[in-house]
Amino acid sequence: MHRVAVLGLEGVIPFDLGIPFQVFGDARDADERPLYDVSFAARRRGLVRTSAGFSIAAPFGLSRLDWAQTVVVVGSDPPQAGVDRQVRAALRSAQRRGARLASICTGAFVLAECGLLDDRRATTHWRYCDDFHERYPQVKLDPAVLFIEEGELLTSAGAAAGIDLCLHVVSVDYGLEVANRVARRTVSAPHRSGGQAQFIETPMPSPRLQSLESTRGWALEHLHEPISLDDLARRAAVSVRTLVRHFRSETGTTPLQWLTEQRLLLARRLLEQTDLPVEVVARRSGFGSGQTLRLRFRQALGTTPRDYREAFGAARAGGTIDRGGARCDALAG
DNA sequence: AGACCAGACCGCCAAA
DNA sequence: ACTTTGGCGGTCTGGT
Repeated sequence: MHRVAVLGLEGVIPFDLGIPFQVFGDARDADERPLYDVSFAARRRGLVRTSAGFSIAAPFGLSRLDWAQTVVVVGSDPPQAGVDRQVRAALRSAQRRGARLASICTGAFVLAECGLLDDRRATTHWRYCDDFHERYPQVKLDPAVLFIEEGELLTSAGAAAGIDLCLHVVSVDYGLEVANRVARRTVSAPHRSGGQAQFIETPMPSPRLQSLESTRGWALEHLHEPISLDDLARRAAVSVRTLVRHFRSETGTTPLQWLTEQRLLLARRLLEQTDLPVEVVARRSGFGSGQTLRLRFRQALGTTPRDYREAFGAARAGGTIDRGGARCDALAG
């Protein structure tokens, strides 16, 4: 089992605190055996006051961090700007021995305070981005994304973006299939693309702003063929300029970036669930060649398609499982 | 690894 | 007056 310590300091946000327990706790293998051992650690064992006013009993103190392979620092409200020596030492030593460090919401303040984010890309809740940047100008803050993975350091935006981060971690550790099962159990989106910009600008997207939804749906059905901006614009019956503009306001990203993301998800699914050669997987998921797929794979997941399949592909007795028409919505289940 | 080229992206502006 | 659209062109990016 992968060992996870969840660190919650003074004023911890209960919503955020629950996320890693819910997501990692729900991750099971095919035989329903839990895949993560998750612990709540605080500055010291005992009661921690939450941002909601009530207190929660932490069964562990900072020493629990030594035990963990992954440490998730949960946000506090207001953010924990000052971090005492022990917390700093515990996090630094976790990093030194190669543990994975992640933050949810304003947990990034704690990591930044320890100097762990210097010269790295990171994100935090959009409401605190100005404050964060002022305090930690040496951190390359990106306010526009749901989460960022920089090697063994991951940071996520506010609250629910923590779910995206944790699901991503599960998918890296145990494959998409497992992550999707968790998403289904927790009834959350298996993979939300686009940044937090979409929530900043339109907290509840008006129906009108969903106008490209069917166009995206069409694209998901045709990932295996080349899709140009012209194609999408024609589909949406607008100019390319307007398409790009709307696309950004709805998803927080550009059409090509979004397509690449979706194609990678499809490729991962094909690698996990079929025996198709990598070259064929590349074509089926709309990458022009195996080389392109390999490049994207390395950029996004830091591994190769072959190794990915090795790690997560089910060895199936019946031979190739080929569902033919590549449909990305199958990712949801 | 690097070069090349088509296509993607986006600021700007005028028109609707 | 204000919002939305679409075209132009310069720069950037991704795929080969």
